Amino acid sequence: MRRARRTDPLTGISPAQLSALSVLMSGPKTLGELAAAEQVRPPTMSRLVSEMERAGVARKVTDRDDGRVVRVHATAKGLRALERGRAMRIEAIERLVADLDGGDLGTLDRAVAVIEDMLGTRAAPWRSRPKPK
Amino acid sequence: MRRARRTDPLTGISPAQLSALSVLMSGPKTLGELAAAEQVRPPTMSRLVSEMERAGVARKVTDRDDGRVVRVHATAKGLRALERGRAMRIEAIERLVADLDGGDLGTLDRAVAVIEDMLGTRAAPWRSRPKPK
DNA sequence: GCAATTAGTTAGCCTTGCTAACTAATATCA
DNA sequence: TGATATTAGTTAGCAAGGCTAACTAATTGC
Repeated sequence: MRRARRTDPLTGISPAQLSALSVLMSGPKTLGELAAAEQVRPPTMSRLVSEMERAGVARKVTDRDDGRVVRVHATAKGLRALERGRAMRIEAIERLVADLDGGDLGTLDRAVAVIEDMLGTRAAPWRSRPKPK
Repeated sequence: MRRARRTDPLTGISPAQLSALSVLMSGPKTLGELAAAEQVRPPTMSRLVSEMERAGVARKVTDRDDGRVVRVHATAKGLRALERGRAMRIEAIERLVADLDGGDLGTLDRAVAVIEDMLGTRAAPWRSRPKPK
């Protein structure tokens, strides 16, 4: 992913924004939840979300019942950008793993499962799973 | 490593500096070599090395035969700091993997070997290898 | 010996992290 | 009920660590 990330700027959206968008893919989040999910402090996320709103990839909506909370939504444009970024990441990774044999792929797949379990995350929504064929 | 990195500041040396130091552990490198090894542009490494010299963890030596090239050496202080950082990273990772069983550890070890081979790197000098017991 | 190339540096910008201090809204409780 | 706490987010300002463009100095080559 460190290598794949270098290709992201082509979408015109920064890596941090794409990462936050990927969290919003599963539905709106409050700013604080988003900061926690991205392991970042609230001020950092506040600024990032403001930039995302200016870029048209996210929307801030103040909660009706509690005027303090801000709910962040991804826009259609944001989801499209995410999809483009995702496609580029997947392509980059596919090029990397293209020459591996089935055994090595199986090893990587099992290792990913071990790590997800270890960290208690299932944090990557773009994670490719073995497709039932 | 992303999580482990957060504990590094305790050494008083930045993550980028520790990473560069780890490359120097195997001997002096020219500034350009160091930049390439760290996948960074020369100006970035130039500034980083200057800061490292100010911090007393590295030394710049101009080549006698070619006055353009600068050779970067780690100092004893730098190596000690690296060692402390390494110990903290290893501890952090050990805490993470502490609850895994032997099979899962084997899976991770095989996956690391697959990835090293795939990327053509053996880039982590602090990499723990199965010890002949 | 002059032009081209090469290694590094300087200047200036951007992104993305942080803390401290603030505002506004809600919750608590005497 | 009204003063005080707490909570969610924002603003301001700083630092690290990336980048490109443009420069200097040294070496190479014709």
